[in-house]
Amino acid sequence: MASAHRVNIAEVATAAGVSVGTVSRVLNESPNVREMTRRRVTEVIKRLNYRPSKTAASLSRGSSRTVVILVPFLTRPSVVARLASAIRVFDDHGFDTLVRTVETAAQCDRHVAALSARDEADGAVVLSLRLNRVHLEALRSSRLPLTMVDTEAPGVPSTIVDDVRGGWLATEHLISLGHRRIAFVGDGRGCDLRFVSTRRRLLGYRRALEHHGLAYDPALVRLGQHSAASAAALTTRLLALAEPPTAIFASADTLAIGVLAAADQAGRAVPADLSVIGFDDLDAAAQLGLSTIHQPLAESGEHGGSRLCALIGGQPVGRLREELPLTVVARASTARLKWRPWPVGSGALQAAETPA
Amino acid sequence: MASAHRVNIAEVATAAGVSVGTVSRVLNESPNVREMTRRRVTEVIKRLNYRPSKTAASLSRGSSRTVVILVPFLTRPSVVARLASAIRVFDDHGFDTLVRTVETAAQCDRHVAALSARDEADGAVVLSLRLNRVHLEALRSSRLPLTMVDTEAPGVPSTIVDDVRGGWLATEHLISLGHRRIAFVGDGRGCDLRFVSTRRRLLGYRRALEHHGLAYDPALVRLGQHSAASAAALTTRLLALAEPPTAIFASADTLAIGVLAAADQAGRAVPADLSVIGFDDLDAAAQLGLSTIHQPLAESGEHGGSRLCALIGGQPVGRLREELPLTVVARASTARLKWRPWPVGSGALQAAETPA
DNA sequence: GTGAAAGCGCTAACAC
DNA sequence: GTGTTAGCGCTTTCAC
Repeated sequence: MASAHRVNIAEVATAAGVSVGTVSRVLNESPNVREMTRRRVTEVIKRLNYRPSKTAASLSRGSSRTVVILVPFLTRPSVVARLASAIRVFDDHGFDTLVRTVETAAQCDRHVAALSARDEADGAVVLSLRLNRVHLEALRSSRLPLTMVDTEAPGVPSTIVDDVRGGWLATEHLISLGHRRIAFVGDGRGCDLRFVSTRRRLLGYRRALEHHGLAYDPALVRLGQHSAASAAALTTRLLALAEPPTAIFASADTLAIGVLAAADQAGRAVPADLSVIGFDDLDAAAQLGLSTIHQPLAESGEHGGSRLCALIGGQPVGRLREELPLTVVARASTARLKWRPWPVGSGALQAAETPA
Repeated sequence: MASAHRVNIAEVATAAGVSVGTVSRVLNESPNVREMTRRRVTEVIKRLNYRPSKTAASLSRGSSRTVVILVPFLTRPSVVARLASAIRVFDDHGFDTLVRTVETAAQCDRHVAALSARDEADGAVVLSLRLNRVHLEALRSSRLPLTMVDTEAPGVPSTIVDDVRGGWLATEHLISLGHRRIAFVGDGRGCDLRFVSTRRRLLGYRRALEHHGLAYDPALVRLGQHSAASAAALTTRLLALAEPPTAIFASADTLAIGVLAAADQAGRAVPADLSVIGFDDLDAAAQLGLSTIHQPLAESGEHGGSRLCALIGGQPVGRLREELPLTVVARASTARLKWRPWPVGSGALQAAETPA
């Protein structure tokens, strides 16, 4: 019946006996259209099954009402939580969201290059991805409105948390419970993307140890993939050490789940034999009774999103560097250190004396 | 230095001493450009900081190389897994992905209407969202290339699993272990979206019970939100029943986590006192030793994505209704029923006799 | 309140 | 291999 022909605004205008201008006004809900005219046009639109072209409108208008979000591949719940809330904000503001996921450094280069070298959207947010100087310079010179979430760059409105402080808080929590041999289980190994939060949390861990005069023992620091399975494997090895840790700080709740599983398998009761603290405070953490560092994930995405909208609209975005708070959530997976039941050697409770 | 003026292809052409056609050819990597010319143009592009407009190209070309994915708000790991793999496929095929998330029925209406009434993309995939007749009719008449994942509609290429069979498999697994009093914990309550998988899994559960001559006891079926916390609350009440279940089928792993937590809190050992089986086989399930029904999440997203690409390219998409396999994964959370330690009443092991 | 017409910035067909 | 040019389908002045 209907041909493959796409009907355009001109045909609608003709069929309705008005000009394209009027049809456009109807489309855009301009008040300057007589009610009767509007009705007539609307009817023709329906009858002809007319579908206005977003592309043509964008070109003519000079803006696409579309933004890009650049994120790591969606394997981390924390990334997803931020992304989801950002998308919601954009939708509320009438923006469409182009999601570009990045798995490798090469892909990151490609996407950042495209973002910089082409006019594809009204703005972009970079989420949980650490960009290098080349990326940043390219983006800067493109003058594309840009905000960042869970990552930062000079001159770019960024919404972050202090991961170093988070690492410090987690470690401090364990130390305050009497733990001295505290291990760190993180991700970032075998991944060529520049995730950086883990390294910053590790730094906070080191600083807290230092602050309390505890030695930093590289044997207690294990990095793997970002998966519970990987964390479990690392933990199994940690628990098999001659002098195993009495507490483990996992750099993410996802990893902490693996730590808990491995502890269970190794016959270590949590928190009686082993204290475990995570990071993020995912829903699952509460269910598992996992102590963790809470960070406002959804909020960060919202901020990044609404700040980009402001930027695009030429409105003030507030502080360039916006820091959201972190808090310790003590649940059932951390407890005061009992005298260690394992290797009752010379080093008990005196980890500070082990060789650095 | 540079003015706010957007430089366009004509200015590049002039500056490079060539025509716009040639610049376009360089932009689109046409082979029909002398190497020297290409170099010169590229250089001018760089110098003028020229950013070709995706919108203009799309309009002129007649296609945007962009697709839309319509998904429920990203709270379910299963949805995210499917989405992520679909995005990857689109990226591989040179398509940009517009992600539109839906939280309420009204939002679903709005997004489907936009998809149908406007020309916004080259195609779309509807993911884990049950559409009604109005939606479907609108989409059909829009002639937008469309595929579906984890949901289906007549005439639309759909990639699904048989959730009824999944429910059956899970229940059957528990029955085969000797369980007779089997509860169902699901989501879908207080949610105006038409999720349907839970209801279909519940149907499979009923059928399996029936098949084995076991009575369906509404008191053992509890629906709440899609969160571990909700499932935990429901489970707590189930375990407080005069005749509590000896096994629970949770309609998703996320819920099963809550079930496990509640069981733990109630002092019920899993699987000694209570068997638990989930659905999806998320990463966490393996870590928690959770028995579950495995479904190929990433694969479903890939199929939906590549089938849409095929559809857009005018290639064959294969079977309209594509069903992916489900398998039982028996882990540590399900075990053979011991004689029930609780209310040693008349109904023990004879749940079939309780009033329907 | 409506019409006419000038772009928006590109691609692709055609000519040379 | 390169130039010319006609659209692509809208929005938006500017008249009236």
